[in-house]
Amino acid sequence: MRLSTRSRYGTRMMLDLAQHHDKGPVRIGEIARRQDMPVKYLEQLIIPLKKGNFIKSVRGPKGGHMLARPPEEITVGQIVKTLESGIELAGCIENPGECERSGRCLTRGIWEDASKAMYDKLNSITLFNMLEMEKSFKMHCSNLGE
Amino acid sequence: MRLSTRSRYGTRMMLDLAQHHDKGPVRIGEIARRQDMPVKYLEQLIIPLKKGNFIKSVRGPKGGHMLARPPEEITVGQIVKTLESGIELAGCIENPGECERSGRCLTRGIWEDASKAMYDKLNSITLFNMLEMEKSFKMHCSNLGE
DNA sequence: GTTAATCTATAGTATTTAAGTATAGATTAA
DNA sequence: TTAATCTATACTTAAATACTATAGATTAAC
Repeated sequence: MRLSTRSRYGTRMMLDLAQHHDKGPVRIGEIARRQDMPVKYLEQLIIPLKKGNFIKSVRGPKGGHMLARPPEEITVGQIVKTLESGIELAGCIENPGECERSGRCLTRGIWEDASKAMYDKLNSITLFNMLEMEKSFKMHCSNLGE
Repeated sequence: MRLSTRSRYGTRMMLDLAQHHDKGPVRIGEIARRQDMPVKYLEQLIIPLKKGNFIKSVRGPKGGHMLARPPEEITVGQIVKTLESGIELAGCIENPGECERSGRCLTRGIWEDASKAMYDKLNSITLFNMLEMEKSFKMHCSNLGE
């Protein structure tokens, strides 16, 4: 039960954009280098994130990408939901028709509840929250002399 | 982010065993027929569930399988944890060494928290709870004249 | 003590999905 | 006009999942 690399790379890319929010467009190549993720793969992830209005882009030289909304208005849950192919723990949650048992299946309700618990947690965390976490992490390390 | 069929079939098998708890050994073929799941696949799932002391078996004719503990002492979380290959949302939660970033990775903590939220939910549900849900579901249907 | 019904163990295959790569094209600042 | 960037789509490879097959061990019933 792993998240796909799409979600994980996508979240790291969005966090990178948040770290450079309001500093002009960021080239995809920079993000890829900083985060050690393949350029071509990130290019694919950007498409749905643009459709979902999380990223806006500028073409041509000096172009790049930016958050389409402030970091406090974007949650990790939204990013994962956008990039993950199926967002629930079982296919029958999204498409009850795919299993004729779904109307009377006890386990189905369990997977639904567990999916919800996970997404509630992910939706409670914004990119802004993560920037704050980063700040306090760095402060902690400097206190330790690291 | 789907659960594997292992977890889903395994949970349905355990629920079937709970429904026949204290009525002697249940043949794997019966479960497979009732639940419409392949015999050979279930045979594989039984092995780790026996190791985890959730199932005990009797060999030979008239043999079969039973819950090794009462339904109120077995949670869905335990079943899923036993059958799922990797139980966390990211590999780096179980093996921090697999990624050199793990010590300073902000997203890693997020996946850890979300995994926990999901497992807390799954661990809060016992097979006994599910038998109760079944009872009230049936009562509801008979009230509707179904 | 033979038989047949059951579980046990391991190995093999086939399908699907995920991850990553390649190519060609569109846009635009300089 | 050029070169730097994003955009779109198609392809390839690798890994995991789901399932199947074969051979063997155990034991109740006769």
